[in-house]
Amino acid sequence: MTSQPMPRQPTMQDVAAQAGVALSSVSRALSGHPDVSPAMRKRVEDAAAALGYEPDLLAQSLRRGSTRTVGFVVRDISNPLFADIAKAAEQTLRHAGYSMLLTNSDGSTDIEAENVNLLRRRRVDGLILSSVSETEQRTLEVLRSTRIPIVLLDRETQSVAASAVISDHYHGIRAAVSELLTLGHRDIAMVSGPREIRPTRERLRGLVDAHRAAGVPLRDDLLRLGSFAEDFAGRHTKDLLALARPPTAILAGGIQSAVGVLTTLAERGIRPGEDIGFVGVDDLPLLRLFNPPISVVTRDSSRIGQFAAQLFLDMVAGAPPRVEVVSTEYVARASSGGPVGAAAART
DNA sequence: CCGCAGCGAGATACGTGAAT
DNA sequence: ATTCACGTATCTCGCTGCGG
Repeated sequence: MTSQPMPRQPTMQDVAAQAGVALSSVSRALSGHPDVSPAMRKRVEDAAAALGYEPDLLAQSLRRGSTRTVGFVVRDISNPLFADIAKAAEQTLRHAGYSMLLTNSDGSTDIEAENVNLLRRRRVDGLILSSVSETEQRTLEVLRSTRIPIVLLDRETQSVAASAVISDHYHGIRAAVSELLTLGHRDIAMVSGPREIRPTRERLRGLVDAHRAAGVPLRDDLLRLGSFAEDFAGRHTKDLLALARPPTAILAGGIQSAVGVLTTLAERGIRPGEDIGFVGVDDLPLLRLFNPPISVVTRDSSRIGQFAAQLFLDMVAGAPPRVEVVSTEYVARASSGGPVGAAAART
């Protein structure tokens, strides 16, 4: 049996030999350099086509010192919001000639620090980061040690020179809570992520200010801030419902939080909008199946992804870091009501 | 243990011959 | 004399593997 040698991928050298021209001419002809005659360009292109030549991206990266790759570090890949953001960012980056590498931190600062470092070592040209924490030193150290453009999603850190896409959580939540208060709710719970990150701080600020503006005292024991995880939300919803004076409305600050709260309510046969007021943060297609329909504080996730990619591209082009703000909108539906609302409406 | 060649693409300095 | 379109030679990147 005669073993055929593995056919090697054609290189620039092969194209040059095939076309009978110099290596540098192949390089110029294929990379759009102006000093190339139409005849030479055609000759090189024909040779490349005949050989099925494709540039070696690894070698290109080696030579250019750039991989045309952007790392996207996601806190939780199972969150549909991030799917939308990543999709939009990838589209924008792809049009600009970049590929995106996606990693999932699973809510762990350890994994996140590892992922960020791995992407750095892979020589990505930039990082888009939805960080687990704003204070995790190991991640911050890696970010500080790299010179590539960094775009943070909904995070603020003075210690890192980065661009950021932030969402105006404050106004959306404030509008939602104001309406709950107007409907007669006095015991409003909020289940959301840890206070160490900006979205939670802003949501809390909106909640506090809405209470202050309405002259209604805020019940601290109804604030359940610690994790965006579904089981955290579920556990605390059970706990809230068991209180001597349970909440009349629950605000779920995050998609997974909403799933956790709604699942627990469903298990107890408690209907949002009829037995208890409910507002979700960030929309989820399945929420539309609820009856009465679920109120939400929404934001344009595609815009967030586009902004993130654009901020990276601008920094690559030499622009200084800057911040883009995406607005949130309270979409009032029937689930904001509940028994308190009905009672208040009757008086 | 150290130095060095080699991998592939591409940038660049510099040379050449022809056209303008 | 200058410009164009090409060629040659050399260097670079980060890392591996070899020989001394």
